[in-house]
Amino acid sequence: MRCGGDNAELMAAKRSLRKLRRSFYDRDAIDVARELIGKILVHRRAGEEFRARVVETEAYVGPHDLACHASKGRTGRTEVMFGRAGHAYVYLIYGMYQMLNIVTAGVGDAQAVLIRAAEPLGGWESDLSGPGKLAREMQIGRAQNGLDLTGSELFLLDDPADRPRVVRSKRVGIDYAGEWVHALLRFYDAQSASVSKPR
DNA sequence: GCGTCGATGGCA
DNA sequence: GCCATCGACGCG
Repeated sequence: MRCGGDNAELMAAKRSLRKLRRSFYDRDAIDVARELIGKILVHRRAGEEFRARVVETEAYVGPHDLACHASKGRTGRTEVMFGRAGHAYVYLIYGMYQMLNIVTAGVGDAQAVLIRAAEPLGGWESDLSGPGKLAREMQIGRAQNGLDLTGSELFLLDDPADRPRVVRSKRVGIDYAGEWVHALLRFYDAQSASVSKPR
């Protein structure tokens, strides 16, 4: 992995980045989903570090939300969603793609935020415009399920200088979810070219 | 540029 | 028998 060098501006920017704490995640998914836009996702693994700026998320707001996996009850797969905020919920879909989610809200309150797209940072080129591609390219999978995001392997950073214009829309790929299809629970950076389609 | 379709495996 | 997806294919 490439590491910046001695550019003064870059060093100053890096110094102001702060890891998101438990309190950031311990809120309703809808608030966390909106505020995650512009945050920096970091995955350290096997001597490599992947960084990317989050540009698209979706909120899954609890058991009453028919698109939320928790609406099917507490199962082996969804167990982490019912646990403490600030942990990774990663699952396999369509037999070949892994989805990275962030558990939010209190214990027993099963809410989560799906990370759908990001822009690679740090001289690393990759297409992260979709949840399956993002997880694959950042080498995030079920091995990372349950990881504590206040730790040092998988976490998010706040860049105080990054103030994106965030817009809302319907969530993608949940046509089975009845009236919840229409809920505006998807958030994305209006300026980003890395947002997954459709707009 | 669109719509349609198949891959592929864990889970309920 | 579903899927919080993606990429390949066929149109005309």
